[in-house]
Parts: sequence; structure tokens; C-alpha cells
Amino acid sequence: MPELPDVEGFRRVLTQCGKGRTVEDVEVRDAGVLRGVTGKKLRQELKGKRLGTAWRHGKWLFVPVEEDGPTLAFHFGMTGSLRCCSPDEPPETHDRISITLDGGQELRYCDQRKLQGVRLCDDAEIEHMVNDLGPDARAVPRAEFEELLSTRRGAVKSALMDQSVIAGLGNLLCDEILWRARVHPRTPARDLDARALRGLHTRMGRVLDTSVRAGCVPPRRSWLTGHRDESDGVCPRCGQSLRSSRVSGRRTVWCPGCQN
DNA sequence: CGTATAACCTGCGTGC
DNA sequence: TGCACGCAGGTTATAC
Repeated sequence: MPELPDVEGFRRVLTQCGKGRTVEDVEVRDAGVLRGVTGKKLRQELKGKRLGTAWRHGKWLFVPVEEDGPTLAFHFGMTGSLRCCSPDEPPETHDRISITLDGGQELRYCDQRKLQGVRLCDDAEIEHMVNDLGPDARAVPRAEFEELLSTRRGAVKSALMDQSVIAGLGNLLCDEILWRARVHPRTPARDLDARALRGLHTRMGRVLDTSVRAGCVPPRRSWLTGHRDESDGVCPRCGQSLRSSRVSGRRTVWCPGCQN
């Protein structure tokens, strides 16, 4: 599930629940989500420490521990989430880490599939991680967006999906953006003219704005996303039958009528 | 440089 | 009811 809009929602959860709070306890219910850190170490580094201002880049969520401490980094894979709970709420099946804060609330990192996880990073590691990512999709200016795509030989969808090009777009967002811009997902990125690139950037901005507000890519009937799970989906714009195939290994839905 | 594939891990729906 | 299989909004290593 989590693409940029979802992670932005988790950032708000972390801000509202955790900002300025002191960690009272850390319970690792499944160490399978820990990456490069042991439960013991995580607990030791967090307990009694105050959480700073959460920030996001692409699909990564970060929160600094104290002013000069390490940074807690979350990635949500395909099934992760972060909730703010009261301690008497029974844990969900896939709640993996629970962080108890002063003031009585708990942050719970939940993830069914454990494809990604939680790590504890120093400043150099954070810098390295962010350097490997392209600019955040929500903040990339049009000129830079056009430049990043204009040199790519491969399918435009592959470029949009590549986190080292632009950070934050996932499978649903890419299909939605391409559909709105009337661009076929397999079009070589560098074949797009200035007008098409401008259109893509504009659509990306609009799709992101709405999705961030919703906390997900909303499956509205007027959106492509609202039809992609139907076996006989129809384009809500032109009525043609939607097509589906694989582009760079991911299921890709598009409208043969609108997207050439 | 690019693409495709499998792998990581779990659960759900489908068809036999 | 059981079981094999394919599939899922992500990332990474590896082979071509």
C-alpha cells in the first residue's frame, strides 16, 4: 500500500503522536523487521530519549532522536503502517514494534509482509540513503523533472518508478499519472516532447496533492485507480476496456483509447 | 544503460 | 476441506 501519500500520512501520525515526546519503552514483538540493529540496541538508544521533528523523503520516514542522536528510519514496504494507539488497545496481528511515549500513547509499526523494516542510522548513513534517491516527487520542480526523464531510454513508467530518479512514486501513482497525462506507460521517456513532459509534471502534482490529502491514492470511480481491480474495467474517461500487462515487472493498467 | 527475473515474506482468492 | 498456484501498492541482487 504505502506510496508517498501513505507515508506522508504516517509522518503526520508520528508528528502528532511523537514530536517532543520522550520514549518510555520499546517493545519489539517481531525482530524480523529490524534492519542492521538489534532489539536490545534499539531499546537502549531510544529509551529516555526525546523524539524530534519527523521528515519524509520519498517513501522513507525519518525521526531524529534527541538533537545529536541517531535517526530512526522507517520503510513500509507494501504492507506497512504506523498508528498512534492508546495502550489499552489490543495489538493487531502484525504489529511488530511498539514505542511507548510519555503522555500515555503508543506508536505502533505494523507490517504483514516484513519486506522492509526499521533501522537506526547515524547522520552519514542518512545522507547516503537520501543521496541514493532522486528528488522527492512532491517537491521536484518542472525543469528538473523534465531533465531527469529526458535522458532515459527505457519506458517512462520504469523511470517514474525508479526511486533514484524521483522518490516517492509507486505502482498505483505511476499508472494514475500516466493515464491522466494520456501517455502510454511503455513510451521511451526520452521520446516525450516538452509538452508531454510538462503534462506529466502537472498531473503528478495534482494526483499527489489529492492523494496526500486522502492519505492514499483514492480508488475513486473517476480515477483509473478506482477501476484497476476490476476484471473487466472500463476507462472512466472514454469507456474503452482497460488493458493490463507488465512493465518492469509490475502490473500496469492503461487505457488503449486514451493513452498512445 | 536497460530489462527481466527471482528473492525477500505473508496472506488471500482461485481452481482443481 | 485441502492444496498448489498466482497475485499484491516495494526494493534489491543478478543474469542477460
